Amino acid sequence: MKTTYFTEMESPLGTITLRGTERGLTGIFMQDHRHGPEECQRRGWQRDDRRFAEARAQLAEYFAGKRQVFTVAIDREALGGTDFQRRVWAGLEAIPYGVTISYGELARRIEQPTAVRAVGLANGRNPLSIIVPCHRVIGANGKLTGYGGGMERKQRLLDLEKGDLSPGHG
Amino acid sequence: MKTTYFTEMESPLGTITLRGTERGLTGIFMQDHRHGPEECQRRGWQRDDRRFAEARAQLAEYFAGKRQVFTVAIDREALGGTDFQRRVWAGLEAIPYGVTISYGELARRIEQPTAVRAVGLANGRNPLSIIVPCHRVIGANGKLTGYGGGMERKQRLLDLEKGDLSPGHG
DNA sequence: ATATCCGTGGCCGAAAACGGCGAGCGCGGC
DNA sequence: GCCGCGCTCGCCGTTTTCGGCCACGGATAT
Repeated sequence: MKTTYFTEMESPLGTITLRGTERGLTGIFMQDHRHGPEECQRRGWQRDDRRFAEARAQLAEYFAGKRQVFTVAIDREALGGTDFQRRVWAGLEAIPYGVTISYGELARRIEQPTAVRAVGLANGRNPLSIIVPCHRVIGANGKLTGYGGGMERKQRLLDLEKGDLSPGHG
Repeated sequence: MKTTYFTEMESPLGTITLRGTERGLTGIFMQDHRHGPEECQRRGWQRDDRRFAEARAQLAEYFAGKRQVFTVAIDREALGGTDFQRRVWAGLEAIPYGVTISYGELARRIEQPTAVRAVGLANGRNPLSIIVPCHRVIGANGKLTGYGGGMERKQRLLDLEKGDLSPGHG
């Protein structure tokens, strides 16, 4: 059985939990993250702050507005997910920094134009918040419509990527 | 993806399909085998008669009444099956040539004495007919009760192992 | 604009169906 | 009495079905 490591870090969005294996990152979860791992599931994980130094640094840069692309190692095998979900997540990674698209557009990009709601679901299962930018997908009408980490956080991330670094949430 | 090979051979029981990988045998199916691979599933398999020379030879000897134990290579990993099923199949391999036991007895041997019907099911999923002798399990009352390849074939196999080589099915 | 209504598609958990059984019982035939 | 037979019922892992859930979007109605 491959060991699962984790650490925690502070951010403008509150405490964030990082999860990974020896091969790389496998999860980024906010406090009260909707589909995040429950406290109880964390049993068996092994705390190891040093292992996440690079990830932590890159996220800090991101929050400071000084990083648009992540290069930290990811253990993609350990990400799991169904075929469909993985295709959706791949679609997410193709959305550039600061850009938003709609759920319908994402559905079209993975060539299942009618699977719009399913795309929404899969989006919510994305384990690698921020790095796999599920926050860049919004409703066709421009509303945010939902986020595993909470809507305010989604708004904050989008503001950040628009160059708005104000710490307030207004 | 590991390649799947197959071939066909004639036998007193009709045409038999052999399936395998580079590591060994993974399936033996009769015509109209109940849980055998459908014709359509066979797509992607690659015909290779030579690869099965040894299996074919040993089966021929068996049908001639001249072989009681098989030594041909088996790719056990590729056999699949749930934990339960694999335990049942392991139980099957422990039944000697020419001997029959009941489903209940088999259930007891794998230490789940009440899982009798489940044992019956698992028995039917055995992919390696003949070599893994699922035909040696019969009802507690002595009736054959069922066989993936058809009851007559089960009877023929049992007759063969009793030393009765008559080709007729009476 | 805003609200309501559906069609949609994948996923997940629950529930039911499904057997390659077997023990227990009642019944009729001898 | 003593079978043998048929029926019922409990058994249990697997498979299938089903219903709900939802981070949508377009159409229609206020």
